[in-house]
Amino acid sequence: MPTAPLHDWNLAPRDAIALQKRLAGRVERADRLAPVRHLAGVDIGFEQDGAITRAAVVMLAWPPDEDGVFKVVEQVVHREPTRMLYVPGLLSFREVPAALAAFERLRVTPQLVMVDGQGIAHPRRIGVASHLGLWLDLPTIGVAKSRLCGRHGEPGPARGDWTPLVDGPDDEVIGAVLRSRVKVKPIFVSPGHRVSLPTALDWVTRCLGRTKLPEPTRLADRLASRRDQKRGE
DNA sequence: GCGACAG
DNA sequence: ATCTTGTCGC
Repeated sequence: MPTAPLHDWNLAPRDAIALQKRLAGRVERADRLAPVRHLAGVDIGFEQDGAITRAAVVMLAWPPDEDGVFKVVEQVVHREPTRMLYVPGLLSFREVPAALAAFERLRVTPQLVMVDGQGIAHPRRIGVASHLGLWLDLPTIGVAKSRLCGRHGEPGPARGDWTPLVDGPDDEVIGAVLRSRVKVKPIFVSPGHRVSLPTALDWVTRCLGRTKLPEPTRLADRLASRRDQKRGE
């Protein structure tokens, strides 16, 4: 468990930003992961006009079978009153608390976690994926459906094609824009914690089925927004 | 001052 | 994020 406060969800925006600046220095960008046996996907959804926050974690066994199908080892959903409103750049203060509560109920500990959102592809280099990884003390990868910051060209048309996402005056590489499916808008992959960009891209690519999102993220997405049982209520 | 802006 | 039917395509 971390010593200094890695998270405080009662902070005013300016204090939250100050905290992010301090924590950014602790985010590790080099690989430091154990052999992967379990991979988790995390996502947050909302109910009742945003009043209820719904965190979902799906635990998958690695590797998948010959057909690329992953075995779901565990599944957790945690609901709680929403803490604060969405502010670009401060997403973790809204979503991490619920995600942590969901993780506490897990029986299995994963060696890698894919988070719906940015990792270091963030103004202060600490998006939700990095922040959650720091708190959980686990390797994480950020998988986002759109851009928060940075510049990039158009990735090639083939599945797996990608272009770097750069930011700052010195064109620092903070992530990759990946064509996960042909003829579909690309996704944004970035290192969260303890993972390099090449490794992040490698894992995301290996978890791609025939869908736009990698399996861990896709399944967590589905569970968080109830797209699985929504019919018949 | 004017845009941009993960989920 | 969420509200939602049909429709186009493999």
